[in-house]
Amino acid sequence: MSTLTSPKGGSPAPFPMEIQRDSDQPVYTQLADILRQQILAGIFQPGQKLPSEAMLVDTYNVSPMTVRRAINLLAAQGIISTAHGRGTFVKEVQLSNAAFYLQDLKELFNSEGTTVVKLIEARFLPADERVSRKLQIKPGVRAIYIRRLLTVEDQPAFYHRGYLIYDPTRPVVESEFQVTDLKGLFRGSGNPLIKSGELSLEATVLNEEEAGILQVPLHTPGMVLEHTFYDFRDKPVSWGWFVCTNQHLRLYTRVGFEQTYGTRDERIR
Amino acid sequence: MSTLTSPKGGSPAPFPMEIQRDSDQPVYTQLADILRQQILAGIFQPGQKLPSEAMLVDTYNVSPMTVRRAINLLAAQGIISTAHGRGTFVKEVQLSNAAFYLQDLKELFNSEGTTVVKLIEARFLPADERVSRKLQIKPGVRAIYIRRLLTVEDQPAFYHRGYLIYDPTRPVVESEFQVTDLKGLFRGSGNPLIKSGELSLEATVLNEEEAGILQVPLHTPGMVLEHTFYDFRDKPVSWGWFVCTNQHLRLYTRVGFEQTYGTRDERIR
DNA sequence: GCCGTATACTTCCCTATGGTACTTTGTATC
DNA sequence: GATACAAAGTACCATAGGGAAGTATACGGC
Repeated sequence: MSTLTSPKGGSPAPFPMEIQRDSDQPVYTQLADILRQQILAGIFQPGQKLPSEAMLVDTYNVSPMTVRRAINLLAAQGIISTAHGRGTFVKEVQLSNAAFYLQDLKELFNSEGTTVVKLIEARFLPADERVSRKLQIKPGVRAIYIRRLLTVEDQPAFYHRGYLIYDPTRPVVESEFQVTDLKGLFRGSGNPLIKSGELSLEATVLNEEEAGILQVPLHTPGMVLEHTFYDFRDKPVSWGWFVCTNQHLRLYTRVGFEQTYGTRDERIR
Repeated sequence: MSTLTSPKGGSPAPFPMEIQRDSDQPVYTQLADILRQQILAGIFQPGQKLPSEAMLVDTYNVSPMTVRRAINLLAAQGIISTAHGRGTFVKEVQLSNAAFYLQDLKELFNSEGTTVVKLIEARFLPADERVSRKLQIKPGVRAIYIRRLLTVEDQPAFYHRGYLIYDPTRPVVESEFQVTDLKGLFRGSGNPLIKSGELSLEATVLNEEEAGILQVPLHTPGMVLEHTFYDFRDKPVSWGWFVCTNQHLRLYTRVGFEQTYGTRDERIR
């Protein structure tokens, strides 16, 4: 019956405030959009209670299940929170639930052609105490030590060093070192499937070697991204770290209520 | 009928492989757990196709809607992906969908007593070019400049500098500077509700002032967390940045298939 | 005035069913 | 042999309804 936009049509972003049954967008996302929009507009403010599900069922003439899906979607997006038996409430913005995504790296590797992985060095190396601990192999057992330089448009961007598990029962294929995709970077010999991985990110100052390879001044501030990957038997397959300057890795994110979300459930974040 | 664990009961973590109707855990999370467990065990490997939804309905004797919820849950967790008309598939581990959470900061602020916010300085300051741009006010307009030190167990941890919008129509209350909680940190005078914020994180090297306040050597590597917050009219209310050493801020995360997840939908991550 | 109980309201779960739209595959036609 | 069409299989959507369990509120008895 009513929309937020003026009937004259002078508004820049017309937003329907009722369910459109002939739309190709699902009803539950439409409802979620409507509620989000109302929160955005300040109609429902943080801490306040939203209409009950039964109420929403009545006002929008949809089934309870559809309302639930919309509520769940918004809850998963961190916009609202539900309390069993009490009601649904608008969440307050919290700095702590901010998250930084490594999407930059993905874009880096997806841009075909511009990003090149150059192999600097690859050789067998008996595991010292540190490597044996990280890769869970006995000290002295041979591992593959590998150094790579990732360049973006011929500019050095990431310096990667790592140790890969060497499987003596399988021959090391030349192509294993010539990987240009992300997933291949972390597999040892035998190319096991990776089940999980641990990552940590901390600040650093580039030492002489790193600064030389990345062609930046000594003591340039940078980040170290350390990684350990495990196969499906939970055995480590690789351990290593990327070094880069913040010219190529600056993490960026947003918190709070966003305007644009995907229509699909998975599009959380 | 059958479980993954041996009937003798020697397994350390018995995991039921069928739906238990008398359990307090919802059916759809049980089903999701079962499927995740099978993926974890390598029964369904990355790239492979999962049984169709109709098939799961038959084998587990649950309704299609319940299967859908389980599938959606796993998809939201990034474990599987669905393709309309083709099927659902186990996803490969991708480094790019790793996310670093600022949970550390949250725990920092939740630990009452141990974390103290000390006010170093607070005064009015006419906006220069940079501040006027960030806060979207005219140059020369007075803003509140504020410097704070966050200590953890009497040790300096975070050095915060920022500019807050000053609302001349409202008096500045003394208590606004004495805030010790996170949300209060970023509000200007008039305490508007915050709708959204932008954050960025990059590496730095501590300068003389920062190193002195945080009591670390000069040129210590550190992180800068810059933030801008907006109110419900999308006007900036604050802009500032935290500086800290990686002793207090080391981001850590995991990628891939995890064992433990919360039972609730919201527990994505 | 205080405590236990009943009641209403709330979120949350699951079922059963029907339908839509996309994708692959098999089949008949040309 | 290639193309058009039909059919099967698939993920998705929405409905209507019944029920369980938590929470606040009103009411009675003491």
